[in-house]
Amino acid sequence: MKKIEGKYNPKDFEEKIYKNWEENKYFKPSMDKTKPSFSIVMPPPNVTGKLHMGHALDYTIQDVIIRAKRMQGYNTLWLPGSDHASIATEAKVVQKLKSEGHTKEELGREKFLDEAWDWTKKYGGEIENQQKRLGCSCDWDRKRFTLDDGLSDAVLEEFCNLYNDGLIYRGKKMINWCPYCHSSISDIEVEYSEEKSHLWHIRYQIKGTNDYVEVATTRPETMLGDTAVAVNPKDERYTNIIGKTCIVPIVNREIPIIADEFVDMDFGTGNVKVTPSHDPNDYQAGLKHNLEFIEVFNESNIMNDIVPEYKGLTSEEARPLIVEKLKELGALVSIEEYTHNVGKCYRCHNTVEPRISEQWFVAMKKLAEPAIEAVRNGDIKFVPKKYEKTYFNWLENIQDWCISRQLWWGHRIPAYYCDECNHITVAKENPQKCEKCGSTHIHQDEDTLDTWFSSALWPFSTMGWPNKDAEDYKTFYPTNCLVTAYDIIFFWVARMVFSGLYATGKKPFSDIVMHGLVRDSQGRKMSKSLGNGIDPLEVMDKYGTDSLRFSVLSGTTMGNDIKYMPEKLDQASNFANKMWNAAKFITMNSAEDEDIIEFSKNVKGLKPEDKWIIAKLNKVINEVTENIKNYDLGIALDNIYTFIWDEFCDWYIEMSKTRLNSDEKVVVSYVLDYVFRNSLKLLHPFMPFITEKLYTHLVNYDNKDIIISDWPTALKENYEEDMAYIEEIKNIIVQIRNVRTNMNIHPSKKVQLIAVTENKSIAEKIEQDEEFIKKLGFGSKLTVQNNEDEIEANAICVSTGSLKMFMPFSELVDIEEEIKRLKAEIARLESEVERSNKILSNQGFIAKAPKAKVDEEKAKLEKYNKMLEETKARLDNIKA
RNA sequence: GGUCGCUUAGCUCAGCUGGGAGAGCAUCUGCCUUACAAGCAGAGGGUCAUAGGUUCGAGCCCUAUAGCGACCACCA
Repeated sequence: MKKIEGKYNPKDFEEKIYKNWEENKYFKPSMDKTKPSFSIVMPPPNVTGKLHMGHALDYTIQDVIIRAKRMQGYNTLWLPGSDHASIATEAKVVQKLKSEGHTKEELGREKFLDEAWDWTKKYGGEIENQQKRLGCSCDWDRKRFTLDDGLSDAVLEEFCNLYNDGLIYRGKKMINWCPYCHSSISDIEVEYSEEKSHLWHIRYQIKGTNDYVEVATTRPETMLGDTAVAVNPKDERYTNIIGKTCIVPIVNREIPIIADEFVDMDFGTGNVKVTPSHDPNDYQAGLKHNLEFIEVFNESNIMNDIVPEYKGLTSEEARPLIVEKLKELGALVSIEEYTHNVGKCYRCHNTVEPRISEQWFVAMKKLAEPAIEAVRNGDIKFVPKKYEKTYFNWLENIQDWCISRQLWWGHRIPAYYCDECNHITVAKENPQKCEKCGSTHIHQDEDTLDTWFSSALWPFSTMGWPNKDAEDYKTFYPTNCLVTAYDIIFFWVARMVFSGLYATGKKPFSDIVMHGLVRDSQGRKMSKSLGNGIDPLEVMDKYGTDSLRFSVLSGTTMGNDIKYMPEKLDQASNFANKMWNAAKFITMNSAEDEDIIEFSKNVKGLKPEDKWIIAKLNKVINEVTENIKNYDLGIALDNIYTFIWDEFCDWYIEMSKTRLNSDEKVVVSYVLDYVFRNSLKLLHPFMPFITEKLYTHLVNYDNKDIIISDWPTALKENYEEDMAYIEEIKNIIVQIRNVRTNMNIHPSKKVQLIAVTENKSIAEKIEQDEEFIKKLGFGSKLTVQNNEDEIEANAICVSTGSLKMFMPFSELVDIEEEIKRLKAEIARLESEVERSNKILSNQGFIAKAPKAKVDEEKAKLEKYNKMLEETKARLDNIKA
């Protein structure tokens, strides 16, 4: 073993170790055909993104899974990459141009794209280094970008296939328009937030009468585009006016009063003004009732010339003027305080306008069905299961997906319009002429595709699809699991599922592992505007990567949000420090490697404590393996943490100390190394750096790094008897400590220990374990006997029921204190007896509970009764 | 309006198919016991939101209520 020296300081080795892993190409799949493969595609971050806590959690989970699988012998691939993030990136480039006094239109498409590529190259890729810092064991040689040739090819293929199957169409519809991004966005890209505003009540005169209809609106400026007023046909108040017409003030337009079910009789006045060009409901009504569509403002929210005096104003600017005008005309009835939901663009947070526009859509109904079925029949599994409801709910009510964006940075839509016959030719390769009339006067659609269109193909486009013979595609697709946060189930997860099923005929992944969001210590979402974001890089600088990884997983449940708790970082680095020191102890005190290796070939002479810790190790191996398999990473981490700290360090190492200076040195060294090395392996997926560092200091059996070492397997040996024995000894030792603490006995004060048991096997074991029992039990000497005849009457006694330990303190003891202790003990035992009696006297329990449970309870009753009697006797003795 | 979730120690959270409430931090006490004071040994602290129900037995299953949160839809 190589001695560990100095103090735990992650900076000393984390970076070095990562470099070593990379140089040795450990992250690359073995491509060993005899082994099962296991693959994960990394959710691609924005190419110019920076690592935040959400990433740290997401990548840590994936890395844990992939590292465990790698050690378990799979042909393992974790494929990294990044996303071109069309809206976000384009907005930044536009902003940059603006600061230089230019617009993208001035530059033209080609030069703009050059700028965008420059930008991506300049600011992109930073996140890769940060992912490396986090320890991500991805195959960097396979890194992909959504605008790569290969991926762009996949996008074209998918688009054309969908189009040819009639699942992509171009149509004029009301879509969500972001006036700031100057693009359409899809329904799910709109985020609603409550805003305080007003409800303006306006009256329209019914033509030919002195009556009015009163309507209410949150957007008075849209009245200029009103082409009807609607009432509910069941509303008896208004049946008499249906079919009449009324006059829109200011523009003096005569519009019909129509009847439609969509009107809520109970809201407001029960009359609705209908503006088909600027409201989704009104749009539907407009189509249904064949109304006129009048646009009031353009795609930049600028008023047109319906009323010349408002021309050129933004809708916000025009609003007060229009309200003022209505007041003047006596058409404004009242203004009411009102809070309503306003749609905002999820990228730029500006108010989204509903707008009629010609766009490309994916017809969703047919695609959604198999995607629903794949989850319904268990082919694809959500972890945790609760998220499948969110998924179903969305897909079952899905609307067609608007995929065209009025942006340049992205995949340009492969549709070519014929200038002569207007036919649309959709083709992967640039067509030279219109496929219908043969005209060479064709031009490509100016728009690009929604970023999520390409992301949806990520699990297979990165593997070489549409080339079905690509090695990676054949080997690693479908992937095994997808790890991501629940907030992109709609944006990404669902779309990958239906795109995967459609394009490849296979599910893109089997398990969907959903994690929560990382929140600040007050439970708020981390955000730039709040300034409450925690920079994982700073955390890693201060505590090291392992601690960061530990802190986002320990004590968490998959799918639940995580509050960022800095205290966990202390816990983590304390744990790392603990292991560091354990390794220091082991490497300092162990026998020579050759002797240990020799011994390992024929292991013999293990003592109960050795078997005990090995049995405990076996148990934790099974638990951790199972929990990782089920994605219960928080529990798995807790299993290994507790094992290393509470069982291995606090008990086994302590027990081993006296033996390391005896002729048992080699045996103990072997067990220390064996247990610790396997513990490190179990922990490695979670805390890769310190485990790798310490592993290299242990006995060098095969010169392998831990990252590619074999996952531990539990030994089959049955050590139950020795397990039970050691548990008894631990119990006795804990009681001794308790007694001594209660009596304020200084640790330096040792006392004789007399063990009493009738069990010969236990007696023998105790004799063998004399040294460590003495040490941990503060004994001056230890003897074993089968009766308590010659023990002085007021010796303190602790007992497990079958094993007693006497401590003749004589003058040292505070008799009152001991009487108090015995009384408390009696009370405890009495309540135990009472409890058992109560349970056992319940006929229902005897009749219906499993027999093992009943027997267990009977055994307890017997044991506690016996202990109770003995304790009472001792109390009487002492009093006498 | 609909859906889902949460409510467990002072704080942050675990708690697997129902069978004696756990961790970390914080608090208190005693220890520099030669791996570790970033530590060791102990202690205190919980009608598991409330009310019913199912069961021999409920933190866990069912119903209702309250509080909190998220998501979806959206009425001008």
